[in-house]
Amino acid sequence: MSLNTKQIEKISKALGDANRLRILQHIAKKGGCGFCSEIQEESTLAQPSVSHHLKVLIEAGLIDAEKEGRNQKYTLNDAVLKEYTSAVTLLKFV
Amino acid sequence: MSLNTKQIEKISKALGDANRLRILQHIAKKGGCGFCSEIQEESTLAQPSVSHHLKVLIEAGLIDAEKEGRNQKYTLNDAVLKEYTSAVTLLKFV
DNA sequence: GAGATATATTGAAATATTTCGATGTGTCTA
DNA sequence: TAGACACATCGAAATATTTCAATATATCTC
Repeated sequence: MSLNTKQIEKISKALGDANRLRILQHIAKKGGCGFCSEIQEESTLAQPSVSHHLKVLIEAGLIDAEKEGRNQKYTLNDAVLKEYTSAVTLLKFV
Repeated sequence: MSLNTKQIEKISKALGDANRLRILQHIAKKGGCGFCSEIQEESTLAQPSVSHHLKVLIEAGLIDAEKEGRNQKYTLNDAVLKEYTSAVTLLKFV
């Protein structure tokens, strides 16, 4: 499964924000899996803003969300990230 | 020389537009080096818009500009592109 | 030097994104 | 089941980006 231009654009946009980069870094540091509450603690943003950024990352396919009771668990989607970087490196997509 | 968060953000933003992705692809296809007039021909955008997108790519460091008479030559900056993709793959930057 | 050509800049309108307070929804605990 | 907790959604304001017509600048040709 390879990414098309629209998807590359969407992922790039998702990566084009310092808050979202920090969120991804946090999840990566936690071994590819983090909780919403942790992310909010590390952030200076209000709760709805964090929620918005997480949604952008989900819609780009960079993270997956899973419910655990009343908490939300986020998992890094390594496959998408790798496909993105290799497509961008070669600038090969349609 | 490794990229910091601000630079990753800027490069991601530059990549977050289908027109600019097409421009980069065009330059890559031409062996890493393309002219403004070619880029305009391939594009449906007006001339100032193309000029704007090229500027965004230059400011992100993804391409370099060089004057050749009254034409403008753009060269892909492979080093920056590679640093970007490897930083993003590992999510390692400060 | 005058006119043509290639590209950049300016300024303004249209559109998209970011942010947050208020509020909604689902889940847990007592 | 009532209240607390975690998170999502809505709606609006602030800000940023995209786009283009008009215009400026630099270079080439005659």
